[in-house]
Amino acid sequence: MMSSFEVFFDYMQKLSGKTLSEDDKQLLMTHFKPKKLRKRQYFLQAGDVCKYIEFIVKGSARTFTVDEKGHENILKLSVENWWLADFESFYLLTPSRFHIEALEDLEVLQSTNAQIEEYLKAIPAFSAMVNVINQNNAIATQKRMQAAINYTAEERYEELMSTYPHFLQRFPQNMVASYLGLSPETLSRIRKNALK
Amino acid sequence: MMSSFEVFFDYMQKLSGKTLSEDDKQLLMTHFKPKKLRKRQYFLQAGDVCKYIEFIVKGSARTFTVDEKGHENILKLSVENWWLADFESFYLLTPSRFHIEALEDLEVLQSTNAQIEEYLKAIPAFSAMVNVINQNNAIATQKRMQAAINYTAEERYEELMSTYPHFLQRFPQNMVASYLGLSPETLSRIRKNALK
DNA sequence: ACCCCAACTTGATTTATATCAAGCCTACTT
DNA sequence: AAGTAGGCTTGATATAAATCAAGTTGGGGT
Repeated sequence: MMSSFEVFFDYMQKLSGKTLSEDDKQLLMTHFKPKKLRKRQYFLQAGDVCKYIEFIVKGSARTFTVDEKGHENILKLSVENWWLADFESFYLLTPSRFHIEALEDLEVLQSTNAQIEEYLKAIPAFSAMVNVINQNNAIATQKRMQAAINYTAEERYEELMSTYPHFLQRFPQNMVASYLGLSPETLSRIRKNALK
Repeated sequence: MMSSFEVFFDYMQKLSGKTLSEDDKQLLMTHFKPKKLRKRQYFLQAGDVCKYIEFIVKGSARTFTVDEKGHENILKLSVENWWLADFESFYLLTPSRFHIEALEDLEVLQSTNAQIEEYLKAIPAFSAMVNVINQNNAIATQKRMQAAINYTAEERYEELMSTYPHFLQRFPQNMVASYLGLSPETLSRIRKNALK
């Protein structure tokens, strides 16, 4: 069984293609705080400033809004080896419009913006990792953006099935529907049709 | 009248909060190539690999796909001080699914991925600039993503009016409609209603 | 073991938006 | 100056997806 930090170091070295020295690791361990959350616990409430960013070691979470009608809209579903934050609030220190909630028991490593800045300067593997993440992000959001604007419900579903097939096993169908911007009924019908 | 490079240096220093040395400037000028394109000219054709990234000094462009029915879907409208590329193709060197076309006469500074990597290492202001861009990007795409999934046509229009009000003066209405993921007729009707 | 709630399905109806179609205006082209 | 094409509007109709409304199922808590 790997510790949270072992998982994190492993991830960082693989993604960045660089090695972490013992000093690097010590530095990371002094400021990244391991946290555990139970299913249903909230990381962030709408209205609060998102002061922390978390690396997910184990478990999953959702980022969502609640509109005037009490409708929940899921913007993001996050799993292992992803980063968790409302970036708008995190970078600008404005009150968040989002809630972030654990969907499964969650183990994370938590840091602050100021500490991230320090790591960027001090640890080459860290800043290389961030560059790769930003690249991946640019690619992924460009794709999802196009899907959201131009694709039909069915095409968005197919796209999700090919990109993150495990999402549908792992999360309740109504949450996946919300993530796709669909009503639960519509997703149910699409899946029924897709069985052929 | 500022030269392309003056505009670029100015932008980079403002955004990064750092100063460019004369050496930095020389280095940037040796590898960023000034290019001019006339209205309607293509930067990138779907099927080609996007080998270059461009900083827009003057003018505008659109990034779009053409679907089976010959329908054009605009993913991005880009103006001065923005960067232009299909990032998926640019980073992964895969054939692009997009066309990129000048909407107005265009002046850009062009570079390659390999040179960008060099600049990131060699020029502190450059890498600080990229960090700020990535932050802004994360914020903007998070917003636009939520709008695309959760908002009605009218709300998306209002959002655009408050974020980029000049888009509607600058671009033909049918292109703005496509950018919003709407038919030209729907946008026309929304605007009519919004006049009250 | 039972109950109960939450998740999912299925059908009927409504609503938002696309599509089809026609006409109008304005700016180029010749 | 007339002709024409592209962009915009407006109206009628079609369609995708939401909403409303039951009914079914399955798993967790007591």
